[in-house]
Amino acid sequence: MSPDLNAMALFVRVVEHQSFSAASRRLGVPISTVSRKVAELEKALGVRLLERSTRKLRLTELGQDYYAYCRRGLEEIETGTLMLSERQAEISGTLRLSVPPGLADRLIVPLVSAFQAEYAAVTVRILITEREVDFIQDAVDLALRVGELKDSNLVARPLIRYRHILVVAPAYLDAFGMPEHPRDLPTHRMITFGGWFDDVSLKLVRNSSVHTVKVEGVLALNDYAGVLCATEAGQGIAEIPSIICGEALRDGRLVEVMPDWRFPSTSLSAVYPGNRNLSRIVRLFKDYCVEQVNVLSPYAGI
Amino acid sequence: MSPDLNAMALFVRVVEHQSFSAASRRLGVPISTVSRKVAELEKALGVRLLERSTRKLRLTELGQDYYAYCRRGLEEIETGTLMLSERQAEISGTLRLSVPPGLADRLIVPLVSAFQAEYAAVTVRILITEREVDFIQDAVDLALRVGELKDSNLVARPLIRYRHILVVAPAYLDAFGMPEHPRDLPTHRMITFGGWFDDVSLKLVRNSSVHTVKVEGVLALNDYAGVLCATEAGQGIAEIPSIICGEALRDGRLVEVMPDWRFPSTSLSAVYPGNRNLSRIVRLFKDYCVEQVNVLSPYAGI
DNA sequence: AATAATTATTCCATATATGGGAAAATAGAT
DNA sequence: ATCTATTTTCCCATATATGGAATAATTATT
Repeated sequence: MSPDLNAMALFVRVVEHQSFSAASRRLGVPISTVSRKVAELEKALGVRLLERSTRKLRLTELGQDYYAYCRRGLEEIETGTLMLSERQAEISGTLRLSVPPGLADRLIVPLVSAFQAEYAAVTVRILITEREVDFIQDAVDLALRVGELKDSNLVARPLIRYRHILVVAPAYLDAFGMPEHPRDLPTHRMITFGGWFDDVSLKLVRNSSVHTVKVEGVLALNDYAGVLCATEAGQGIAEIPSIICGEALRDGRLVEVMPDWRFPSTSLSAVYPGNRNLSRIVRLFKDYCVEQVNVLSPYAGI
Repeated sequence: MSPDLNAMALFVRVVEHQSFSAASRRLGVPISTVSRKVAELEKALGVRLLERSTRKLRLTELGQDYYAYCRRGLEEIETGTLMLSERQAEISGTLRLSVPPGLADRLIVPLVSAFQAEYAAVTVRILITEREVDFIQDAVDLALRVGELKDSNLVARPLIRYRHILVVAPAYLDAFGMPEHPRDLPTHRMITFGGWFDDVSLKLVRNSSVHTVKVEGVLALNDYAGVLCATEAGQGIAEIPSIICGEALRDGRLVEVMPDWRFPSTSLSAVYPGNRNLSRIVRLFKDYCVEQVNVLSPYAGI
């Protein structure tokens, strides 16, 4: 059986202090514990490491050599422990974020840039993926996720609530007219997000009336930036999150289609694998998101 | 408080095995203990070292760096532990003996030479001193001592019993005649051992009659080799241990004075600081002395 | 020389840690 | 769909460690 490493550490301290009592006082460990631990270490190793009496202490020949090895080993371990606390204190390292497509350039990049302005030693890596990432396999510190959390091992901190909006370019309306009911939408040209394998369903609510309609996009891609661009070009009607299209609506480049029919609101959350022993920069960024996200995204809440 | 080094060692093993379960099986430690210990280490350090779920394990960024320090530290300590057991096995190192004056060349050197012929890797250092050495302060492994042991913390293993003998050269007797009683001795030329500050007392016994006589040496020194040499040269009568003068008696260079008056016998012992965790070479040499000393010194028992 | 202070060891009542098993949830293999 | 393996957490009887006191020895002080 390997000897007790804590006992070995006490042995090293006793040698450094040249005294059981001095080591005991310095470490805040009872003298009886120090004495017993060192004696147990000698027994486990089958070697007398120290010759001692009251007031006198001397390493044996083998004890001298063993002490040299142990001191170097402990120094390495202590350097590692110190490195950890310094790294925790200095707010540096790499933050690894997972972000759904379409959010990075309009929301996340400004947020991260502001964060890094405040914490210059932090590196940020962003994985844009539509997948629900695996925090272990994909090595993700924190994910921004739309919608409700399904994984019970993870913690979700809501950042903003917003809704999607049906939008269109004015020129399209001049040519094809405004739809008057959700059931009219399949007869219109639709630009959809996703739609790789299946058609997209739109679920709209007016008062307490719910209407779900399936549409086939003439253009479908999983990037809201591309969806926005095509919609502004008048190529069709699209469902776009308010935090992405809010500026185009404000500037008149897009108008809302059937404003009294609305999508259910959803949320954007910061998701991470529990609060316990969370890395300092992850904790800081999480809290930063909570504080800053409404400031940086005025189109939440439309 | 410093983190638990044994817990840190478990952490390193878990990383090496890439599995709590594999580490648990390999180390013979319950899986619940491994899990708890690593969690406690993370709490003590305030850092998540590992991201993990069932079937997946990954070091965090800080965990990776900490692991590297700890692995090097543990390797150093393990090398030291292995060094100890190898050194115990290989019978090498330095044996440090303390020997009273006058014994080294006639008894100890042959004994040590024979021991080193058998154990070639052992170095022996001999301190010839009349003092009762301090095992700690003087860094002595084993002492050869004449007489009874006074220090209760030490262990004495008797080697031989012998007595001192009053001896003289025949030429001296031709010139001055043989003393007939111990009280005659002060009128003779005496060569004494020691006698630096005080005169020397001789205590002689015949049957149950005890006579103590104080003599002043015309020559006094604390080296039996010198005492023997001067006595053989006819310069006086001397008290010399049988193990030193036995050969000169056998060869007729010296004769015994008043053979029916005798000194009390005394003993030569190997003295060492207890049997617990005694260095291998000290233990071996002690046992070797017990076995060999009568063979190498036929004049014990005269 | 006597006394006081300090040191290291040992013992034991008490405190704490551990081992082992079970349960629950997750994930990969069959 | 089921089985197997992994990790975490909890529980508790048991084992072990601990802290304080007593003891003996040594050195410093008076």
